[in-house]
Order: sequence, then C-alpha cells, then structure tokens
Amino acid sequence: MFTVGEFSRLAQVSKRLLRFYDEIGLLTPIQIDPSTGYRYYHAEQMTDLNRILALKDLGLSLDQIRGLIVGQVSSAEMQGMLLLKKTEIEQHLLNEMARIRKIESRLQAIRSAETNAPLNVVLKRITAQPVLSVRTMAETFSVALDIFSHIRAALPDVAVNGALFCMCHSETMVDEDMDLEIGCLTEASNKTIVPLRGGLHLRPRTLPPVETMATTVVKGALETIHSGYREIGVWTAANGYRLAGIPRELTLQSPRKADGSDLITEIQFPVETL
Amino acid sequence: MFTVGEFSRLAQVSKRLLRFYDEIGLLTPIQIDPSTGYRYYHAEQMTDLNRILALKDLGLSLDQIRGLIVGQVSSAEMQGMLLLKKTEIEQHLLNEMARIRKIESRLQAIRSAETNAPLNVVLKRITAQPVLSVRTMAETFSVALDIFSHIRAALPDVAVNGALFCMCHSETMVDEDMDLEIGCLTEASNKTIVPLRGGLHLRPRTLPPVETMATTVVKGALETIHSGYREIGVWTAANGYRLAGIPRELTLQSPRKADGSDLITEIQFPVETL
DNA sequence: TTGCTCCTCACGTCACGTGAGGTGGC
DNA sequence: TTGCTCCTCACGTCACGTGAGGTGGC
Repeated sequence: MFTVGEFSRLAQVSKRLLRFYDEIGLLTPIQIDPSTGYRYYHAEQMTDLNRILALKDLGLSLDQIRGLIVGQVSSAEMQGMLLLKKTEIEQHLLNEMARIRKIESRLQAIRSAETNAPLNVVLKRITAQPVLSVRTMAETFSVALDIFSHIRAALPDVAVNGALFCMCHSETMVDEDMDLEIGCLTEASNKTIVPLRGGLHLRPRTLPPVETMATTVVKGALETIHSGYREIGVWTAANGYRLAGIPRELTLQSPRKADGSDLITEIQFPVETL
Repeated sequence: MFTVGEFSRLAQVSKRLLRFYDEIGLLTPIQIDPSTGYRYYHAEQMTDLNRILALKDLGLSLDQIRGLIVGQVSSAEMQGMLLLKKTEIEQHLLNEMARIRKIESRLQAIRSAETNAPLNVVLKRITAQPVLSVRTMAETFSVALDIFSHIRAALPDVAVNGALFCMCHSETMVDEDMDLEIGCLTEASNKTIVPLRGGLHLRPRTLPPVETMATTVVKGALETIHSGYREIGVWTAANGYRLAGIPRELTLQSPRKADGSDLITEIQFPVETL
C-alpha cells in the first residue's frame, strides 16, 4: 500500500496525474481513508497504471482508454480503433512534412533575398460559391473591362461590396480570344437573371468547391496583377504543389482612382500535392 | 469596407476567428462603430489576415505571430524562430513514427494471438535514484535471497514500503557468480551506512537517471520473473528499440506467502532507438 | 412583424500543471 | 514548533467553437 507520493515516485508520474485519474475514474485507489481523504494504492495497481500509460502512448484519448477499461472491448473493435488511430497519425505526418517544406522554402526565401519579404500565399479550402455570372468570348482585354463596368452599372451595391470575380476558361493564357466568366458572388437563394448593357445576361450558377486553393492578394492596377500569379507559381513549386485547375480573380476593392492603382484583387489558384 | 460576415465569407474563415483576432489585438478592424460596436474591415486587411494565416500555417503560435507583427523582427531572428520550429517538428515526426510502430506491433500482437493480451510494457524516463545499496559477488541465487532478507531485517519499515531493488552488473546473464547490487530506494538526504548480518553494509549511492527505460510489472514468485524479461525483449524488438544497459528489478510488494506467489516486481530495462 | 446580421458574455475543449490555503502526524 | 505530506478548490493552458440572450435595420 502506497500513498500518492510514494506511488507517484515509483511510477515516475506526477501526483496530480494520479489524483486526476482518480477524479475521472480511470484509476481509483483501492482504499481511501474516509476521514482524511488519503489515497492508498496497491502494488498491483501499477499494472493498471502501466496499461493506461501504454494506451495513452499509442495516442488514444483518456476517454477512449476508459472505454477500453470499463466496457470490455472486443479485439475486433480494438483493431478498428488502432487502425483508425494509425491512419490519423499518418495523415498528421503528411501535414507535418508539408509544414516542414513550407518552413524550408521560407528560410530559403529569407536567405536568398536577405529581406523579410511579405508572406502572401495562403492555402485555403474554398466552399461552393453561388454567383451570378456571364460567360463569353472576349477578343481583347478591354472587352472584359467593359463587362465589369456593365455589371457595376446594373448592380451598384455590388460594386461597393466588391464581390466581382473573373475566371478564364481558356486553356492557354493569352491576352486575346479568352473564354471568360465574369460575375459577382451572391447568396444561394438569389435566382434572378440580370440583363446587362450589350445584350449579355448574368445568370445564377454555383462555382464548385475546391479543396486546396493557393491564394494571394494583390494591390494595384490590373496590368500589375501578373506579379500575384508569379508569386503563386514560385510558391507552389517551392512547397511541393502543382497547379491544378483554372484560377479565379476576386475583386476585393474596385478602383476609384483613374489609373486603377487602388484596385485590390485576390487570386485563387487550385493546387494539388505532387 | 466589409462587415465581419462579409469579410469572413471572402476570407473563408469563421466570424468567431475574426472577433477573436480583434480581441487579442492580432487583426483590428480599421473602423468600429462606437454606438453599435459593428466591426468594419478594409479590403487591404485581407493581406494582413493572409500573413497571419500563413505564419500560423508554419506552426507559429498566435503569440509569436503578434510579436512578428508589432515589434519588427529582424530576418536573422525570423530565421532562428523558423529553424527552431523546424527541429521541433522534426522531433515530433520521429515521435509520431515511433507511435505508428507501436500501434503496428500492437495490431500484430492482436492478430497473431487473437486475444486482447495485457499491455504491459511502458517507456519511462527515470530520474536519478538515491539508494542505500551493497554490491557483492553472489555464487548462487540463494545468496541474493539472503541479502534481501538481511535488508528487511535491518530496515523493517522499508520491507513494508516495498522499495527494494536488485541489479546484476555481470555481463552475462548466468545464474551463478553474479555481480549483484542490492538495496533500497531512499531520500537524497539519507547518508547513513547500515550494517547487515553477514558483514556487509548498505552505503548511500545514486543510481544514474535513464532517458528511456522499458518497464513492466510482473506478479509471481522470483522463478517466474523471466517472463517479464521475455516480454520486454519481444516488445523492444517489435518497436524499433534495442536493449542498452543493465536492468533493474524493483520490488513493489515483498512476498508474504511461503511460495512467494504474491511478489510484485517491476523490471526496468534501459533501451535506445535503433 | 419576420428574418437576418450584429453584438457581448461565457462555457467547453484536453490533460493535466501550478499555486493557494488549510490539515494531520512526527 | 518546524517540516513534510496530504487534501480540496480553482485558475491557466491554446485557439477558437458553440450556444445564450439581446439589439438594429429592412
């Protein structure tokens, strides 16, 4: 029979841990003095404690361990739990390795540039986006700009909220004869069709969700937006990803200055791991 | 200018996160309505948020990130933090891989035995142990048993507390001509020398700490204790460790029955990773 | 009026660590 | 009496998630 202090020293765990396991009913001392509340442990309980510690070491939660101790679990269920835990840890390992790659690419960037460059690219999971949009062929870039202003004219409040977007469905990234989709974010319930100047119509649609988007925010006129694409390209290569799909450009702030230098755009590019 | 709801949708994060980052001063909206408390975010703040998310993605804590944002950190310091984080994660990876090996060996044990065998072996870090001990050559096993009973006679209270231990310093694990160290755990302040029957003396000493001990608890007479050693041997091999040093046997409960079947012993075996 | 968004508490999460404040036996 | 152990609260950790309960504008 050992007191908490003795038992904790022999087991090389903290007294607090023993009291805590008593409190949550994981390991109750065989005897508790009713007047003083002193806990007394028996030598055989070391086996129980070891079992708990071993299961904890496998990564199971105390709740799961209690389940194993009280309700007898079949070996099949035990296998299931362990397999589940194993895949969980394996997934975790992959994430951690990706994290290391990111850190390394960051370190590389610091060393090569000797500057604390802004850290712009972030991975995000993007949910399905209800939009009102129009898809059309644009021979030149100014056609796209015209459609933008037509939308702003038709939906003045949207122009303020800055939820316009643009996608280029063309395979090649040329600046002429582009298959463009242009529109604005909306709610799922909005099913209206909005006519635009020039005979085009905004129609309701839902952009599919994307598991991993590499995103970055660019401030400046449309002509400078390629810098954002370059940044995403460099980042994905350095971090073990590859571009996978067509990008979206999201206007966070429409320009008010004549030169468009106060435009703020978020670029979203689907990526996948190599 | 966006409200929390709009900004959270655009950024694909929760509103709670934005309010929380405001609360802890990580990302304050550029404007807060004094009467309603409504938060308003500017499009440019998306860049700040992205920076925070990117740093978080590297594994930095919000506290560290705030440090980076408020007090400008030099690129050298940044490198230091990232390198530290990287080694931290690498260590973590090793631990997780060891955990997977343990799970696999557990699964193997379940499948081969088709039984939910007791899970006995636990790794522990053992601190330095102040002891009173005697070291001597024992020709036969019964000499060791005699020394045990001499110690119990000299220190009756220790016999109750069950803190006797035994180590075999001999290289080979034969049962004759063993270089034995036998004694009991004590406090660091205890510097007494205890004479035993037979002319031997217990002297104060400190057993060195051991980083990783594979430990198991065995109930039964001394003759059955080899089962514990076998268990540790199998376990270490299956989990990617190797025996490294001399084991300790710790008596958790001295036998009171004549056949010694109520003896409870903990075996501690130093191990290291392969 | 109904529905929608906004707000501020404030508890819950997970497995304990760390005092605070008090007691009992040598 | 001093020192040591034991006890029971109860807060802190980390980064939010999740209601509860109430408000303001269409």
